[in-house]
Amino acid sequence: MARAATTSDAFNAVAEPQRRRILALLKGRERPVNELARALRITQPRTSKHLRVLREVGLVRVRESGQQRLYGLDARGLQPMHEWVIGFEQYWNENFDRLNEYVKKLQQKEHADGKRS
Amino acid sequence: MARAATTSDAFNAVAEPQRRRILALLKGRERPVNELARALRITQPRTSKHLRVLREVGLVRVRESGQQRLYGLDARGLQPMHEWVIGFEQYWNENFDRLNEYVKKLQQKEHADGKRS
DNA sequence: CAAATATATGTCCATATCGGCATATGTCAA
DNA sequence: TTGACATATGCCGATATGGACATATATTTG
Repeated sequence: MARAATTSDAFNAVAEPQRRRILALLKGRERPVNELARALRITQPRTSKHLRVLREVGLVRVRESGQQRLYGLDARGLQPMHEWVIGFEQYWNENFDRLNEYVKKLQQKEHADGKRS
Repeated sequence: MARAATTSDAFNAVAEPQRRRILALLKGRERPVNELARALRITQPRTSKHLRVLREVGLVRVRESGQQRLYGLDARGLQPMHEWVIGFEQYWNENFDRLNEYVKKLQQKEHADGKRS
């Protein structure tokens, strides 16, 4: 084994800048492959391959429409990432010691009930 | 060019499962390399290399302590990821049309002021 | 059916990993 | 200084990846 397959989870799929750009372009509306390729200024084959990865991890879904295939965003697959990151939120507020104090004060306030400020 | 260097940004650094495990272990307290290696059940060299990547993208910092080096979490580097993901939050609630309606209702409520439930 | 258009795939290349192992470097203790 | 312990690196092998190019597949049109 060399490295986890990129195709295995959202974390890897999204580690690729181009794929992030694709997802961004799909916010709100569906788009055909060529349109994405043009927007990203990369070749169509490359675009198709990135889309394939995104499809395999379930971040996008395809819909046939005549001779084109419309790709749409399926952001549900990003929830795990969201939850994972959220798990670190308290730590990037650098001094969460101060945060704890703040919480304690709030609790005391609730009990004692003081004036406004 | 083959692929973006893993060492370039948090997205890539965090795409590696082992590195995510390391970050999780560093929540709250610092730890020396060997302790991490044991906890993860991977070799010390491997652990050092993952730590190096994490260090290079700024997700951990080191502190010398006698003959050991204590690694600590520096979650600030995860904020960009958090913001990126948040940008998709409205889309994974599948029909955010309904969400919009909900928001509108809340606003109306604020004006009209209704009963509890 | 043939031509045009839209996509998906296969192949080749260069490179970046991940992992293991041996070893260099650095620190502390006797 | 020597030895024990902690950690960082270098090198090798196997593999996955991104990109380019050619081409297969599918759909619409004439």
